[in-house]
Amino acid sequence: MKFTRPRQLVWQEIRRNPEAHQNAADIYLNLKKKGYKVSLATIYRTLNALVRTGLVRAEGLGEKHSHFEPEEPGEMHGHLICLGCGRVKEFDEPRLRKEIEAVGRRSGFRLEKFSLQVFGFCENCRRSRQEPTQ
Amino acid sequence: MKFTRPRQLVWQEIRRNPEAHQNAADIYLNLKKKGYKVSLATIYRTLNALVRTGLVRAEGLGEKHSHFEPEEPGEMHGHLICLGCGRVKEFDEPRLRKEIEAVGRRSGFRLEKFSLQVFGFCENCRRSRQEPTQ
DNA sequence: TTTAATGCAAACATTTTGCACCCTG
DNA sequence: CAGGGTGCAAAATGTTTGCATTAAA
Repeated sequence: MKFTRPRQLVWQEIRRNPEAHQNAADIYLNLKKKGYKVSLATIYRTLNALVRTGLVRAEGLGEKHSHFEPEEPGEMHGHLICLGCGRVKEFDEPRLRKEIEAVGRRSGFRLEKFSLQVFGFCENCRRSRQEPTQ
Repeated sequence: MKFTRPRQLVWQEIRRNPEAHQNAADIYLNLKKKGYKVSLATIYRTLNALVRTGLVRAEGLGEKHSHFEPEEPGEMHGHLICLGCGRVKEFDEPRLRKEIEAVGRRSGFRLEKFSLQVFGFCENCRRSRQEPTQ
């Protein structure tokens, strides 16, 4: 695998702000904004390669496109997604992770990875909807 | 909302075998096989309506299309997905559910729903790959 | 220099939509 | 019979691919 300029750029862009959960179009536009023109095709091909080599994770967050984040080895987090403002917050609950690993074990699965999306309304959005703070 | 023939058919088809996790095309083809011709457009419109009214859940299972299952009120299960044979198994771990609810609470979220996909290799597929049984 | 990577445009896969017509309530 | 539902075909969206060209190693 050649470490070409476009690949550097995509990789940098994903690491720049891991919590941004950028999709392919975001990456394309952000690079363009900085003056780098990398074609969408190359971005998709690079993302697939990075996912295949385990450097990047693709996540579905309730939309029809994928979002990408750096893969942190040994780390596994879930995503809290606000249905009001769309903001995504990561969380890691080791107890939860253990519980999920146990589910896999109990079912005879060799667990490879998991993906957890929690949808709801964040504090801000609940306030603006005049909901009582719980 | 009118309870028309096409809607009955889609709804029946989803309830017929909830564990099949059918996608729109599956439903289309299964109805066709039984002699009912309902257009894909109507199937999509019906699915959206059923999801909106809370009778049906749309689930992403690692493919680019959605899968549909009846929504069981008060019940929340995760999906074990085999990367070898593609089979999907449901599981419900009340402890896990509680844990996830706690995550939402701790983050100030009013939790609406969650979605958990666990990917791995099932017992069968591990055997055929000559993996030792754990 | 050889081999793999790129850009472009076309192809794909999935889902949505505009519109004329039809059926249910 | 009125208003929503349907089928069809076209559009929208997100992603992949074929092919001629370019650039890394």
